[in-house]
Amino acid sequence: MLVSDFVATSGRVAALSRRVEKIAALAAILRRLSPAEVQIGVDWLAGRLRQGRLGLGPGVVAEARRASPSVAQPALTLGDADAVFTEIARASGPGAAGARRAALGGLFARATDRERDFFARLLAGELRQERIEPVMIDAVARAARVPPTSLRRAVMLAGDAAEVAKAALLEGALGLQRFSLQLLRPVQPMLAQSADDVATALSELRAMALEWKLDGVRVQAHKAGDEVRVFSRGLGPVTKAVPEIVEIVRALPVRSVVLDGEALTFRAEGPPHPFQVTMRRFGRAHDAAALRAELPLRALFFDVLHLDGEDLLDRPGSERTAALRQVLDRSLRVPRIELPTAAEAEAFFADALARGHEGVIAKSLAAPYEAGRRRGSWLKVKRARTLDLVVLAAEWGTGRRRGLLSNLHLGARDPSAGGFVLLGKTFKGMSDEVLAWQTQRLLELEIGRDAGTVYVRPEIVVEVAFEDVQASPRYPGGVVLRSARVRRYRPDKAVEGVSTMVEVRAIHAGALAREAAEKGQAEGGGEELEEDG
DNA sequence: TTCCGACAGTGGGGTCGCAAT
DNA sequence: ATTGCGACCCCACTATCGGAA
Repeated sequence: MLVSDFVATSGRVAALSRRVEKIAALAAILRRLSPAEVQIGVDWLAGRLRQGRLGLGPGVVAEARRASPSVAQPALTLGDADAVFTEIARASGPGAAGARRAALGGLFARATDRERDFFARLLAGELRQERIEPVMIDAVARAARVPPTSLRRAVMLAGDAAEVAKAALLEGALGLQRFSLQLLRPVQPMLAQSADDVATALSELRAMALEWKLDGVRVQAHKAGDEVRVFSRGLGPVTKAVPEIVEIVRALPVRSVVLDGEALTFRAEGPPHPFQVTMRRFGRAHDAAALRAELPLRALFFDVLHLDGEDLLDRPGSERTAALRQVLDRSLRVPRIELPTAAEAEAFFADALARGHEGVIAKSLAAPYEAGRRRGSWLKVKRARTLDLVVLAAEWGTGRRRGLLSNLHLGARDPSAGGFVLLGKTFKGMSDEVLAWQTQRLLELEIGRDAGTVYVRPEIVVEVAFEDVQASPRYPGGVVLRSARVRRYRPDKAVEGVSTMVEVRAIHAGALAREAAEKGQAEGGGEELEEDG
């Protein structure tokens, strides 16, 4: 198939708004692909390249556009372009950037304008915007004449829609049977929705358990015989970065197992390191041995998806936990209580925070492992802190926020210096209405601007929610807010009432956490609330 | 007809590795 | 050596649309 035909048809699909029409149109394209083109086409339709990310940013693409004129007569096939992408993906070492530029330039020299636009968006990942994946699944099911439900399940287990689509299109329903959970191949992890507080979580789930929410990196560990592989939340391979986890899982007295958990590092005194410290262990190819001694990584697991030949995905949460207890020692499991009373739940939450963790996750005892979905059967509850901060500047938004001042620069008062200290930025929490209002209001207060940023007189106060204060090498005060978002504007509040750096540093020092711990100690006499109901 | 779940869009913070400077 | 960029980790919130109720 010619790229130009493909682009034209997929463009028509994107323009359709009705789901059923999209499905029919996509199915029509899929039927026209030759067996060799199926995987290429399915990936492109989903906005991906089967070669993965190519490391070509918008600058390189723009350069390729300028380097040569486009052609008028389309001649490129899917296979031609795919071969170039493979060549680009293979380039490495010194001079690789030049080779990639040359290869892309060669491709663009043979492409029409529309094809260039398509490639540019494909390389930038922009084609993913079209919410194509769920539609694609239905389209593939239709083109391959297999039931959509069995296709959806296969995609969930394979974690790779293109491969499943290829199997369905070329082999039909029989091809789909391969995609039961496969050892050493990652499954989309189950995700949690947010809940405001523990009481809400309790009322939304009937029979439930609570677990600590740890601030680390999600890991899915597979063991098949002596072979162990570990994957991240995005299904990336992280086996090399986590040797101590590999050793522990390999030594488990089971033939095969798939575990879901969180990996993090701890300080000598007990509490966990901040997330950014744990992240040092997750460089892609670095030598973990050197870091291992000074920054040992621990995994705490909370779920088991497969055990000795049996898939447990569809079993209720309580059964999976029972299986987990069979396999893992307590020190390898995330602390958990089942069927807590309201008071027990609150105490468990407070204890988790006092120990330096993010909060808790409430889990239905009945729910299966819903891979890849963010559903109500897992609810995370975290502590939200707030400060009143002043707006120092704002950046122009992009996309649907073009023409609006979107990203706010937030400052705290610094009484000692007599000014304001930049504490972070946020674009979260504003409705379209607020966005329009703040654009107008901030422009009234403008005192200068540079590329993309409008600086304003520090007069507007905004209540900001955030997760924590973390150390920052970049920010002037040495600290930055993590996950800041606007709660509401405070027109009633004058700048003199803005939170001070003294408060901010107190939070950063963990003073509040220590207070809470001491309080908890005094009230509950709480020793080792380590788990098990 | 209204309600609700899923998801895209909009970027925030960080770390590493790699290539260019 | 330093700098800049891209790939990935973590993150929250709003708007919107199709399907469920």
